[in-house]
Amino acid sequence: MLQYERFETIMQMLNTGSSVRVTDLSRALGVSESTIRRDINDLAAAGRLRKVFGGAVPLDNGEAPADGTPAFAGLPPKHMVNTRSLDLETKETIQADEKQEVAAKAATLIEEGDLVYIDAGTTTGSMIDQITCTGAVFVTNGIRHALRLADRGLKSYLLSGRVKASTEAVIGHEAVDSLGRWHFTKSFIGTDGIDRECGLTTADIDESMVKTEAIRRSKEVFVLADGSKFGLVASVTFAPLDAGTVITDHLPDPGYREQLKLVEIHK
Amino acid sequence: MLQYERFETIMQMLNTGSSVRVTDLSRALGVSESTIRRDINDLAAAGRLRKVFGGAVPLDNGEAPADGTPAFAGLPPKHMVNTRSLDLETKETIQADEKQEVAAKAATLIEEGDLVYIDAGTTTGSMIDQITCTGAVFVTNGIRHALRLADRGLKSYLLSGRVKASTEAVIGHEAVDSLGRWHFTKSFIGTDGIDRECGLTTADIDESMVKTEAIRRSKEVFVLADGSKFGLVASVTFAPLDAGTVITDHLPDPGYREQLKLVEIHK
DNA sequence: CAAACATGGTCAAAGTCAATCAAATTATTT
DNA sequence: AAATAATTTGATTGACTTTGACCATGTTTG
Repeated sequence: MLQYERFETIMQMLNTGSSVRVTDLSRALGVSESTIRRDINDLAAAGRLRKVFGGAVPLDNGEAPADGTPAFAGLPPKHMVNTRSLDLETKETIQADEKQEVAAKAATLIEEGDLVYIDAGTTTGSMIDQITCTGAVFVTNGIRHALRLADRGLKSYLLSGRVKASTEAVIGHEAVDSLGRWHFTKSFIGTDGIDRECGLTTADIDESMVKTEAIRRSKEVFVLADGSKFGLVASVTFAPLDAGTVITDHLPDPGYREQLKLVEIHK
Repeated sequence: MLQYERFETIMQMLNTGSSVRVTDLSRALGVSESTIRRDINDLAAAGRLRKVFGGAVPLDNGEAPADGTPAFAGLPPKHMVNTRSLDLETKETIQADEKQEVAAKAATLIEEGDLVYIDAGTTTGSMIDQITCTGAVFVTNGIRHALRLADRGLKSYLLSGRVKASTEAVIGHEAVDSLGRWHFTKSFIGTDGIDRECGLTTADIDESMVKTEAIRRSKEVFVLADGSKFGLVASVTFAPLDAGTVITDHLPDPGYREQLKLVEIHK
């Protein structure tokens, strides 16, 4: 195992847990305690962690090191993230600004007393931080979404069902069933593609079932789609074009204007 | 457990409660009273808390509101510990090693073909990383648990219901309802307290309902409890002592041996 | 006052540390 | 391709730190 890999692993363990011990690391990485000690010393010298007797702990946030001390080349970058969730993290940066705008607009539509369904997905996820209305109830199939909603002190419910790791969503027929008791006033749905012929499409059949049912059970439906989604078609159609009001930052083809209920954001 | 972690935990407890006792800390952290005394002395020397006879209080601007907090006025059993208010990260560091051992043992009990329920909680959470059996199906009410299970490529299902932010669990009667379809071969339940009189207890009534129902729907039940849980009583009893097999690292009082189905871990 | 409890000091045992050195690995030169 | 240099690693060492048990002393409570 390369030194760099150990550095990565140690930092990752510190990010997720709150401390690491020399003994545990030695066992976990299959190297001697001497080596772990050296690693911890290096990382501490580079200002990436705090050495304590028996192991190491993450830096207190105020303890951030001066950036001008890159004493050790070959350390993983500071903004290193959990590699496991990299897929989703990467996805979140794609068209981030546009998604943000669309999400911000959508968030303003939530009113006191609403029962809101928020679909799993990155665009709908951005909504959560921008919700100001505290008097609504939220239902979602996005696992991260549920955590963030609850964290913000909003009343939130999660659907049951199979967990899909890559999108961190709850999906499948069980999720559809557990939608059965709800009647939403508003639902906010993400989409992988909007196309004149194929309607609203997504990549996963199990996710599409949940979207379709949520739309069916909702009085008002909003589809969140940044401009890049127009003209794209994914494997499964979950609703026709006119199933809801589309919120977008940019309409590449004016021809859609006649077929869509539309909220366009003008900067 | 690292000294540093104890420091953090003690300060955390002081921030959320108004005082801590040497006896309780010793019990909660699983170290001797000598050690706690030393810790308190160190923290006091560092000017981070105020030492008082029997424990410590925060050194906030307004003088500490002495003993006799109303929460403990109503004659709860002597050893009652209030871990409810601790955030999840702190909770995770308490007795971390012991939990790990208990969790490791529990993980070995899962076999091919099992339908396993994993209760939300930190001890049960440690199980997940140690599960080797890939041929089982997992159901949980722990939101992080579900993500980690799925991340590890294990087939996992999440219950529906209200999301409780502080424990990152799905709870309430809806969660109980969504247990309705399942019949588990094995379930792994965490507990806040094990007491001869009060049985298995937990701090939250809505969490207790879920635990009770999961136990009812399970052929085999395993209760995960590190040694520090014995003799503790939390607000709500969710099952009698003999509801399942208790897995523990250490039995402080041999008297329990006659009342429990027991798996004891010997190092 | 007496019983119960809390405290700090001492000690032995266990755990952790940095320094050192030889073996193994990797990089560079010949 | 072989030889050499540089680096990394694991084992060992003695010094140091932390820990839990014990106990004489001090404090609280009824």
